[in-house]
Amino acid sequence: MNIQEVLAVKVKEAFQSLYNASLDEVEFQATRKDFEGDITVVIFPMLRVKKMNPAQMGEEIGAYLMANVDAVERYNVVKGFLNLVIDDSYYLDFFTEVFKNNYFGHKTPKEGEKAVMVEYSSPNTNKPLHLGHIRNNLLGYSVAEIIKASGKKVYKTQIINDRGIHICKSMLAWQRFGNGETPQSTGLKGDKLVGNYYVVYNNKLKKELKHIFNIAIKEFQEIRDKRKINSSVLRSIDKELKINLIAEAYNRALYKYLYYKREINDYSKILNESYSTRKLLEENPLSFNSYDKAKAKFSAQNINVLNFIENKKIEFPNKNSKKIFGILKKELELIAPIHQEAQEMLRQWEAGNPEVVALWEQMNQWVYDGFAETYVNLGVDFDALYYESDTYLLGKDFVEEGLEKGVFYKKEDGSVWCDLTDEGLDEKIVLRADGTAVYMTQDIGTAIQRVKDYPDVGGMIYTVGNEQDYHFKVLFLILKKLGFDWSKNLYHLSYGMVDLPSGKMKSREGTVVDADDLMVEMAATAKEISQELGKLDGYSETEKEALYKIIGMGALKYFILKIDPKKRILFDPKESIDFAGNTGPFIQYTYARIQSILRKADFDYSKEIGGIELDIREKEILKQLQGYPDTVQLAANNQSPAIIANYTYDLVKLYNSFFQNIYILGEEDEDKKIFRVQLSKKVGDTIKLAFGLLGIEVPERM
RNA sequence: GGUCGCGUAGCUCAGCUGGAUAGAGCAUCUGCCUUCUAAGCAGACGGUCACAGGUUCGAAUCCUGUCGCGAUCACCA
Repeated sequence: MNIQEVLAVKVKEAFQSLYNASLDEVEFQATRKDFEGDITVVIFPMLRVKKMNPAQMGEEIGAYLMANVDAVERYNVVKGFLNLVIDDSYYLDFFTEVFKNNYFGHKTPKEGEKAVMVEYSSPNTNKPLHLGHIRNNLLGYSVAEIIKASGKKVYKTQIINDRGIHICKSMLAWQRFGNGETPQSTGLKGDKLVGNYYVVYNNKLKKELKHIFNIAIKEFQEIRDKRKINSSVLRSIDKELKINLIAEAYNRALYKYLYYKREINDYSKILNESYSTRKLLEENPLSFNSYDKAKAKFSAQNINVLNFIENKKIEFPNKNSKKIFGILKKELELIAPIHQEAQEMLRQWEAGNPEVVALWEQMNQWVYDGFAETYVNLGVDFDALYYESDTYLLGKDFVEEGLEKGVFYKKEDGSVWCDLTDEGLDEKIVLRADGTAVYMTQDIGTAIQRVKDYPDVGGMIYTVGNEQDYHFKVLFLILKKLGFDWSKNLYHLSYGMVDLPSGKMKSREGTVVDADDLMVEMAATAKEISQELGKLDGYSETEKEALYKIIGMGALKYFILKIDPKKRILFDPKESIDFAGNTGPFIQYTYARIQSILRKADFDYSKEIGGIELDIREKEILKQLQGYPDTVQLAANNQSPAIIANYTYDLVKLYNSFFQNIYILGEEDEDKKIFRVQLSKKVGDTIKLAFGLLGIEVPERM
C-alpha cells in the first residue's frame, strides 16, 4: 500500500470520528513547491458532505492524522489545502522494500488471463520505410512493451501488404525498364531497389499524362477551330458544354496516344515533349484503318473518357478551362495506359499467372530482406506475421453469416452492405457486387483469423494513423454486430501524421525522409558530438560505433515517443534533433553518470539503511520513484509511451540536481554514503527499465 | 458542407479522473569544471492557456458556439 492509500483510509476515519459522516473519495495532489509538505489533501470536495469552514476542517483533520498516522510528521493548512509532511523513515522504509526488486513497477501476467495482440508497422511492399513508419513502429513496439510490463501477455503482429496495384506498379516498371537489376548486381538494399521502380513507374505515368495532356490541348484547339469557337464564345458557353468539349479533346488525345504507342516502334519520341504532335501526324498520317484498330483495342478494355467522367460525377469549378484540365488530368491517371497495364498485371497475379507470381515473389523477397535490416536497426520485433496475400480473401464467409443474421443486407446489384446509420455513421460496403473482397472484408476476416490462431487473445490494438479513424470505428462496430465478445476490447491506437514543413510526405514524389538514412544520420551526429566532448578514451572503434548508434537512436526514439501519440509531428529535416535538454541522450547521459559512480563505489553497499536524515532532493527522488508503478499502469491504460518518457525525464532532472549538489562518494557519514549509492543505483535501474519500455538502450559510458 | 482530432511562452512540448501564483526544454542573458562525467547544475527573461458564453466554491481541463489548422466522408488499400 502506498502512502496515498494509507492516508485515504485515515482521512475517511477522521471524517467519521470528527463529523460523524462518511466520505466516499479523498482527493490528493502533490504539494506545491511554495509550501511545506509532501502530499496535500484537498478539503473543498468534503464541504459537500459537511458544511463548514475549509481551513478549520483542514486543521481538525490534520491534527487527527498527526495523532493517528506515524508517517505524518507535521501539517499546515492553506485555504482549503491540508499539506502533510511525511516522515523520512516512511520513505526510507519504502526504499528498503523496493531496492532489491529488480523489476520494481513491472508486473508479470497472471495464469489464464487474456492476452492482447498489438498490430503495428504493416507496410506496403512496394517502397522502403520512411519516417512515418518509424513513428508507427516505435509507438507499436513501445505500447506492446508497456502493456507487457503492466501485467498482460502481449503478441506483437503485423499484416504485410504484399499484394495489390501498388506492388504491380513496381513490378511493371522493373519488368519494363529494370534490365534485370537485382540487389546483388546494384549493391542496393532490396526495398530501396523496388522503391526506385515505384518512382520509375510514377515518372513514366507523369510523362504519359503530360504527353496526352499536350495532345489534348492541340485537339481542343482543333475542335475550337472547326466549330469556330473563339475566346469570347468560349467564355460565354455554359459549363456543361465546356466540359464536354474538353473531355472530347481528351478522348481523342488518348486514342492517338495509344495508336502511336502501338504503331510506332520508337514511341519514346512521343514521350519527348518537345516533339510536336503535328509533326508526328505529318510523318505518320493516321489511316482510318489503323486508327480504328487502336480505338477498338482501347475500347475493348476501357470505357472512354466521357463515360468515365460522367460516372465519376466530378464537381468542376465554374472557372477557367485550365482548372478543368487539371481535374481531368487527375482522373485521367486512372485510365492512363501504363496504369491499365499495371491493372492487367494485378489481374494476372490473381489468376495465378506463373510468370507474374514468380516476379512478385522475387521482388517481395528483396523487400523483406531490406525490411528485416531496418527492423533490426530500429530494434523492433514481431511474434506473428500475417500476409495480405493469404488473408485478402478471408472474411467472405462471415459476410455470408452476417447476411443470415441480418447484420448485413444485399443491394440489387449483389453488393453487400452494413447499415450503420443507427450509430450515426453511413452505410458501408463489405463485399463488391462481383463477390470480391474489399479492405473491410479483409480486416473482418483477419481479426477473426487471429483469434482462431491465438485463442488466448482477448483484445487487439491496431497501430494505424489517424487518417483511418473512420475505418476502424466501422470495423469495430461490425465485429460487435457480428457478436464477437472480444470486440469490446478492440482499440485503434490512432496517431498523428509526421509532416514536413512542405506538407505531407509522398513516396511517389520522393519527398520522404527515409528510415535507414535518418538512422545513419542520427548516429553520425552522435559521433560528431561525442568526438567533440572526447570522453571515450579506452573504447575500441567497434565499441564507439555501437555507442554512437545507441545515442543516435536514443535521440530519435525519444524525440518521437515523448510526444502525445495523437498529436501530429512536424519534422524539419534541416533542423537536427537535439541532444541536450529534454532528450534521450540527456537521460542516457544521466544513466552513464550513475554507472560511473557505481564503478567507483568499491565497497559493500548492500546493507539496509534506516534512521538517517534525508536531504530534500533525496526525498523528491524517492517520491518520484514511488510513482513509477502507477505511471506504468497509466501509460498502459492510455496506450501512451509519452507518459513513460515524461516520467523518466522528471526523475532524471531530480537526480541530476541531487548529483550536482550533493556529494555521494565524498559523503563522510557512512550510512548516508551507502544510501546515496543505493539511491543512485535504483534511479539508474529505473531509467533502464523505463527506457526499455520505449525501446531505448542505455550506455555504460558516454 | 457532415463527422472526428488538434489549438498552452518566439520555437518544441508537459499539465492525471476540474483545485493553490499554468510547468519543462530550445533560443536569449548571468553565474558554476582544483573531489563522484559540464550531453550537466544554479538563476533571469518570457503567457489574454485561439475566441465568446455556460456549468460551480473553483475551469487550460467539463458543455455549447465561433475562428484557425489537419484528417476523413471510394465497389482504393
